[in-house]
Amino acid sequence: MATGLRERWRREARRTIQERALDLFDERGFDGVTIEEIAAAAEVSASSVYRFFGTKEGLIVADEFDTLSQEGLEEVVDARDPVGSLLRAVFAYETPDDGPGPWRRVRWFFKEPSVRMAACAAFDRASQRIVPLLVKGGLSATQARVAANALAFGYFGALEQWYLDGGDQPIATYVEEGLAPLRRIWA
Amino acid sequence: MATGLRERWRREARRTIQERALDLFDERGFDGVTIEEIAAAAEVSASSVYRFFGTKEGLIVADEFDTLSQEGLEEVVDARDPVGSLLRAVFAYETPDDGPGPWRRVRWFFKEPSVRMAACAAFDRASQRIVPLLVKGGLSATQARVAANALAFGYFGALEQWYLDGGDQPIATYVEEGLAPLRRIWA
DNA sequence: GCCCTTTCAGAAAGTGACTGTCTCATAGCT
DNA sequence: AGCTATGAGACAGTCACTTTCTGAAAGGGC
Repeated sequence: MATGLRERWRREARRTIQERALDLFDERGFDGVTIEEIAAAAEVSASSVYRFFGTKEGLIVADEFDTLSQEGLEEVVDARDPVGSLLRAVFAYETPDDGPGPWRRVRWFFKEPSVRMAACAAFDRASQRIVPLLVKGGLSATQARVAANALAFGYFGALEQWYLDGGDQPIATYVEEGLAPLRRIWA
Repeated sequence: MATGLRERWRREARRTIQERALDLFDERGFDGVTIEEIAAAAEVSASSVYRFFGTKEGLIVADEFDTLSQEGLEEVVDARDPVGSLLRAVFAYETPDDGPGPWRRVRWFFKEPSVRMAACAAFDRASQRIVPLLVKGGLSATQARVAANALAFGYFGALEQWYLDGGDQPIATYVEEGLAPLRRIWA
C-alpha cells in the first residue's frame, strides 16, 4: 500500500531503538543505561525515544495490546468463551517462531520492579478494554470487571510461572493449565 | 510496652503527613502538589516523606498489605476457601466505621493513572505473598499463581466498580457479587 | 544524674526521567 | 518546482527520588 517513506523510516527506527535498548540492558542492566545512551546507540534523539515509547519501561513492555484497535479486539475475543479466546490468541501471537521469542523482553517483566509495574499497568489497560465485551455478553458490570481482571492477570501469572521455569516451554502450556479452572466458569 | 517517645512521634508524623497530603491533593490535584509542599505543610523535611512513604503514590496507596506479616497473613487466609477469607477480611478491615472511610484515598486509585499503577503493584505484591499458601493448599505452582492473581485483581475490579458507582455502598457487597463465580472453583 | 552508643531527622547536592517549546528539514502533494 | 504539513532534533526546565553527611536526641548502663 505504498506505506510512504516516512512511515517506513518510523517502523525501522522503532525497531532499532528497541533492539539497541535491549542490547544495552542485557549488557549493563536496566538502571545502568540512560535514555540518552539508548538514543545515541540508536542514532536518534532522546525525544524520539519518548515519542515512540513514552517511558523507559515502555521500551520493554511496548504494549502490543494498546495498538490493537477495539474492533480487532472484538473479533478476537469471544464473550462466550473468553478463556478460549485468550488461548487462541496466545497460540497465534506468542509463538511466531521468527523473532527472537518473547524471552528477551519478558524476562525483564520479572527482573526489574519498575518494568513489572509497567507490565501490570498494561495488563490492567487490556483488562479494561475487555470489560465492555463481557458486559455485552451478559455479565453484570461487577462480574465483568472481576472476570476481565482474572483473565488478564491470570495470564500474567501463567507468564510468570513460565519465566520462573526457565522460559523454555511453550507459554500456551502454562496458560492452558493455569486458566483451566477459570474456563469452567465462563465457557 | 511503653512504645517509646520516638515511636509515638513517628506514628503521629506519618498520620499528619498523609492527611496534609490528601488535603493538598483534594485542593490542587495530585500533579499540582510537590513533595516539598507536602513536607512543608506537615512541618517535616522532604526526606522524611520519602522515608515514610517511599514514593509520592505511596502517600495514597500506603500499602497496608506490605506491613502485614507473613504469619498474620497465614492466619487470615484459608487456602481451602481463599475467596471466603478475602470476604471476611474485607468485612473486618474495610469497614472500620471510625476513620474517614476508604473513599478519600481509594478515589485516587482510579482518578490518577500513576496512583492506579502503584495500586496495581501493591495488589501484585499481595498476590505474590498468597501464592505459597495456595501451593501448600494443594494447587500446582501455575494454578496457584493464576488463582492468587484472580483473587487479588478480582478484588481490585470489584473495588473499581464500587468507585464507579459512587462509593456509597459497602465494598463487601461488590466483592461478594463479583467474586461469587470464583468461589465456586476454589471452595 | 552522667556518658556512650545508636538511631534517625534534616540539609544539601546531585541524577536522570520526563515535558514542554521552538526551529528546521523534508516527505508528500499540487 | 514550489508549498505545506508533519515530525525529528535541540534545549531548557521541572521534579521525583537518591545519596551522603551532620547534628540532635532517645534509650540504656553505671
